[in-house]
Amino acid sequence: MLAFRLLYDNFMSQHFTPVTSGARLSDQVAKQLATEIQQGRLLPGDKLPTEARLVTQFEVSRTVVREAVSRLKSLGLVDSRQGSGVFVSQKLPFAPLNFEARHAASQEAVVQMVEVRRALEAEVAALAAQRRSVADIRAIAQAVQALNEAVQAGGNGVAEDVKFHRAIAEAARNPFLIQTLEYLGQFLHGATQVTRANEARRVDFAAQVQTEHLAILQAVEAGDATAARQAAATHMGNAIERIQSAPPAFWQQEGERLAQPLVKGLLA
Amino acid sequence: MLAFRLLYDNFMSQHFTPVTSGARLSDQVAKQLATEIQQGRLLPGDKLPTEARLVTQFEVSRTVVREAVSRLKSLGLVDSRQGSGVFVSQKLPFAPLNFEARHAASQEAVVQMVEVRRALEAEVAALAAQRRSVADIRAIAQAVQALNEAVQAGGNGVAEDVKFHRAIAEAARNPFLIQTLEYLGQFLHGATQVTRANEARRVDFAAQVQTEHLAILQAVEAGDATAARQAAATHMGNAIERIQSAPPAFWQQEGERLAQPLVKGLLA
DNA sequence: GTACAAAGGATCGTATACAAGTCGCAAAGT
DNA sequence: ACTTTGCGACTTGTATACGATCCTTTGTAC
Repeated sequence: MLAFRLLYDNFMSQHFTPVTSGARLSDQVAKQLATEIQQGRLLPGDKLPTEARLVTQFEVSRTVVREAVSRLKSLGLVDSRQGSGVFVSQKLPFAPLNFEARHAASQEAVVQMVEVRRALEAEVAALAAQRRSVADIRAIAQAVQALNEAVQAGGNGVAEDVKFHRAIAEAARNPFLIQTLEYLGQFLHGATQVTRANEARRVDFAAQVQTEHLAILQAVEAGDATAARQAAATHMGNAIERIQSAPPAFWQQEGERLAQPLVKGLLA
Repeated sequence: MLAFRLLYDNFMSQHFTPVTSGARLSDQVAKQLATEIQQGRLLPGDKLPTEARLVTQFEVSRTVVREAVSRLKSLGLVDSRQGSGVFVSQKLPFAPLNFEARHAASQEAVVQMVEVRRALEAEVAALAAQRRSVADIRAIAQAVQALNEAVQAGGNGVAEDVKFHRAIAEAARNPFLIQTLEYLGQFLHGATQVTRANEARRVDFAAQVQTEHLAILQAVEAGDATAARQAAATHMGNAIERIQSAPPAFWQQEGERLAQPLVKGLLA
């Protein structure tokens, strides 16, 4: 029996490198197991080798195996049932969208992300024009008013600006558009502060922004989807120009702030 | 010394509930620690309590603590240094975008996601018209040709359709737009097969799609950003109508296939 | 054939020990 | 007075053994 076990183990572990020293052992084990699943060598519903088997195959301790499996669980790749075993998830998760935050601080990256936002804001405005309710109009108008007052009072109006765009997004009745815009907002949060600080120094900029916001509001209120899409796209296009006209020192100085984290929802 | 330790532990653990039975212990510990970080009670660079301390505070074994911390490490929330301790990451990760796959199978959700795609495809087409190179034009035209031939040969043309849109996205020179479109593609992959299967049954649909593709190509080639944006938006808008005109049985029947996984890049 | 009990095997949780890396501090040396 | 060295305490990384709990299978009795 022992001989059979050794033979079988050797067969099963033919593609498992018994881990090298250097990196964390649990990292290596987790990575190899994840690769097995991604490559399709382990299909949904399949049972992973038992902890004891993995211990002998990888030649590591049970602690290491448990940590590795625990990470696969947190990624949703596997499900473990006490008394039964660990199984590849029936519904494997989709690879989440995750922009590389390292590159997110450059002005070029910010402009590119605002281009993404222009696409979404235009769509959102068009849909809002088609679907807005009376309450939506009131909320949007209120946000415009609040932003106006904030600027008058000398504030930067970042919070009010966010609220304005959120009100329009709500009116579009599309949760995926909202989620994608909020995701982008994480990266652009720092940039928004920089640009609005830049705008605050120039009266003409502030007035221009206010005009653009009003144009969006009016088009949404009128139910003119085409005009709303155009107004929102113009607004974002002008934002790109205003960003590019900001002094480069502004960006180097505040560059580190741009990658401000807004961690939430990482754990279900 | 023991008295002091007990006092200090009690002070530090005032907001840690010593875990309930029922759910996995490591899940609860990981969640509580993650909450500490998200709420800002533990700032980047801060040192987490030692494993021994966490053991006494949560009243669990060290294995549980290690599994919880291991998961925080895999999420990028903390970094551990042997001999020193566990520290909150200096650069906290952004919450990734992760549509709930459960809702992705309904026709309503598909339509909403195509609305997102309409926004992105319109932007991509406009930017492609501004930035396309000769090689880009050639690649796009080639994709149109390939799709035409595939349809003639009786295929569904899914692969060629994907290639066509990818070629345009490449010409837009915006990696974030590309990534977001690819993310959406995961969800819409199944839906694309359904809709193209539906289109294949109606000759008028296939011809219409071909005409729409040609319109996009011509606008991009001419460098007319406005026309390209309009053509792409129209193409996606018509796609929405074609989806909605598909027999409901089509959706119930193929509904389960829509959540096909494309796992990759989950582990760095 | 069905019901039920027992046995075996699996994960989950605990406890302990040792290895390896880090840091502070005091003693020794210059 | 300053630097260096070495020791010791502390912390994470790894290994191992053991019990609890749950699931599956097997075997047995009816």
